[in-house]
Amino acid sequence: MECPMSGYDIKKRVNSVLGAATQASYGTLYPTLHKLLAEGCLSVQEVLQQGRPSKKIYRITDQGKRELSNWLKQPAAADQIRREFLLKLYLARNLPAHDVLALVANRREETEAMLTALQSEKNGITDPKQAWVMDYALSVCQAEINWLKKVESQIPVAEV
Amino acid sequence: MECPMSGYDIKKRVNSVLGAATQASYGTLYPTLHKLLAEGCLSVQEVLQQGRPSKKIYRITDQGKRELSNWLKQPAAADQIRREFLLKLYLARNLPAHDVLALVANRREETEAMLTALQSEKNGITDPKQAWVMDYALSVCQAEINWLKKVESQIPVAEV
DNA sequence: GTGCGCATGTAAGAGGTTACATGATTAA
DNA sequence: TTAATCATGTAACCTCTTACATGCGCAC
Repeated sequence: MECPMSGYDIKKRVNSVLGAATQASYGTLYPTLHKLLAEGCLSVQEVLQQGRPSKKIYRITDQGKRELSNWLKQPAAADQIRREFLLKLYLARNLPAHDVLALVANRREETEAMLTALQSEKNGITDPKQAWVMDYALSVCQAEINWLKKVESQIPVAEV
Repeated sequence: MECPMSGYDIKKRVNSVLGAATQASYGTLYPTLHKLLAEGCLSVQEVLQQGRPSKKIYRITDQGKRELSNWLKQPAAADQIRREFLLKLYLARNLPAHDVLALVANRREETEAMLTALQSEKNGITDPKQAWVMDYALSVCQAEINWLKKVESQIPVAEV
């Protein structure tokens, strides 16, 4: 919908700005592209390049736009989520407090690094829909950092 | 780890306080319980009840605790996420602005309802690890609401 | 008397990831 | 020379959801 793209391009786009919404691997991406092409939702144009593999540029057809529009009108499915870190924290019931603290502090550092990465990535963005998605990722990231700090402060650190 | 439970109990627990971390369906839950039992990580005790189906109470064994502890020590896998709403918002490129606004406003109402539900659910909780998970869900929820309000304010509403 | 809560489970299928295969160019 | 980027694709596998099957008690 955004613009004609190859499978490779789509994966890059999804793994960068759309990372907060979903992820894509070639194992799903290419077969899906083939299927949508067979259904008439996409058209292809092969582009030969020098010094590089040729690429297949996919473009959405009018039928594709109609079906996308139909899909957009239907209510979105509930978010599907698996946060292994949260699960581990919950299950860490007989772990010594300082191990739990290490777990949480480590997660905070990772999340802070991700926040920085997202902020620098947001700089290059002008498209408003892309900016919205980035803002979403940023605010969720920031909320998690605040929560992690609060959790850290609540872990009882015993003096030996 | 928390306490001995039946599969039915685990599902309720996961679907309430652990909803922000993962979800469970019987189709995965029961076979997994059988597998862990066969591996020696769990023990069972069947409890007959009057007027109700008998239940199987599973209890973690020492071996189970050792394996859980091993798993806890390994770094958590990255969060896996599928947010269909975010995807739809991103793809809603040729939708009229007022339709986009309706989409976003509707999502905000849903999220506000979820926040209220989470808040009332948090009242009954005394276990600190449960409280942490609930706090996580609450702050992410609140962050999303703030973001949705910001997005709403950025949608250009044309006067007819 | 209808539906919900309790409580167990299975089978089919949908959906996804990982690992593999190929191969040229370019930057460290 | 080693690794990353570009670019396509398949096959095996794992995992999870959905739908079904069963059946009692209780509240509306």
